[in-house]
Amino acid sequence: MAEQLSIGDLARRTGLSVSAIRFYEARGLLSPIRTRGNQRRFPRADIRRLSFAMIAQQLGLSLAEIEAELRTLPNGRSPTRADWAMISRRIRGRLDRQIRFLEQTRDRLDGCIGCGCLSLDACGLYNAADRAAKAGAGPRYLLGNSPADFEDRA
Amino acid sequence: MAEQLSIGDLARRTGLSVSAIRFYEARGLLSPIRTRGNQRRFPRADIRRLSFAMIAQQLGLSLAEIEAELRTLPNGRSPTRADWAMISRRIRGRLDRQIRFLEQTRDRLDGCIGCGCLSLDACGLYNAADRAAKAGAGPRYLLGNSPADFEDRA
DNA sequence: GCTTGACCTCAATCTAGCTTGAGATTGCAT
DNA sequence: ATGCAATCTCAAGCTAGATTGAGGTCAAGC
Repeated sequence: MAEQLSIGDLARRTGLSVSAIRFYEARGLLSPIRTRGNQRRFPRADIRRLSFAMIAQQLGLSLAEIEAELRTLPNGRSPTRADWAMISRRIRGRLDRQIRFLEQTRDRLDGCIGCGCLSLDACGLYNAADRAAKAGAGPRYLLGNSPADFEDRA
Repeated sequence: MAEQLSIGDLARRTGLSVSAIRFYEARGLLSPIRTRGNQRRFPRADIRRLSFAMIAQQLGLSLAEIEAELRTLPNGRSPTRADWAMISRRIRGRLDRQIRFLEQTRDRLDGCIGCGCLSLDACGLYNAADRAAKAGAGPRYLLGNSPADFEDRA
């Protein structure tokens, strides 16, 4: 198996589309070198960078945030287990906060099922919804997921 | 306080912007009547519809899904507690699945912090990332990997 | 040496969820 | 009656995260 991967190889290995990989490169997630004929060549470690990106996306990180995480990886050498573990730990913190928030929302919702209110003034869910009002323009994936994400999984 | 609310009133009561409310109307979440001068007038029950929409959005429902839920509400009369409770119960189910999914992901991540792998085939997080392969438009490839791909290379 | 497929760039397009702006009208208070 | 804020419609713009297409090049097999 070759030292370096072509973009098609990388696409097959990660399940991403070629266009998505080019897009990610443009966003700074990857920095492949070029052949004399101008074709991209990726180090094998980039498979892992992309795996991380795919997982992180599901947890609600934007590409900009993912790029920031990946930037913490060492520059010259391939990342070690310890390098990746540091990133994983940060992700775990985020995951915990997300779970706590959802549990809170669930408990409030239970209260609301009793009263059937969903009233902005009386209902505990109000505070939850209030957060949405503060989010800026664009799609509000506050939880970081598209609707179908949790459908019959888990 | 008036029977019917102007769009500005509704915006103040919900924390939404006027433009967002108009947008939601266009998407079928609300159906205000009009004054002789063509201004919108909303029943007070619409405050609750919007509260629901805001909460549901945070839980990852798209506007189309929210519209579908709201469509289950009675047509002629204002919704009762029981009507809302039915919707809330469905939402709760989704919330539960979402929490379970995140907890699973967290547990897998804990395993990964130990090994530092984030490897697409060895890692339990793989299944999580697999979802990403199915999302979105365009051609996606199936994931298929060989273990050798992920060895640490200095 | 030709053909084919993978690759290249760049610009345009798409979905979701809104916001912003232009230009016109309404409605409440003085 | 007038003034001014609120409202109206409609079109265009924005962000995120990509995909799609046009037009062109590279590299390997026969």
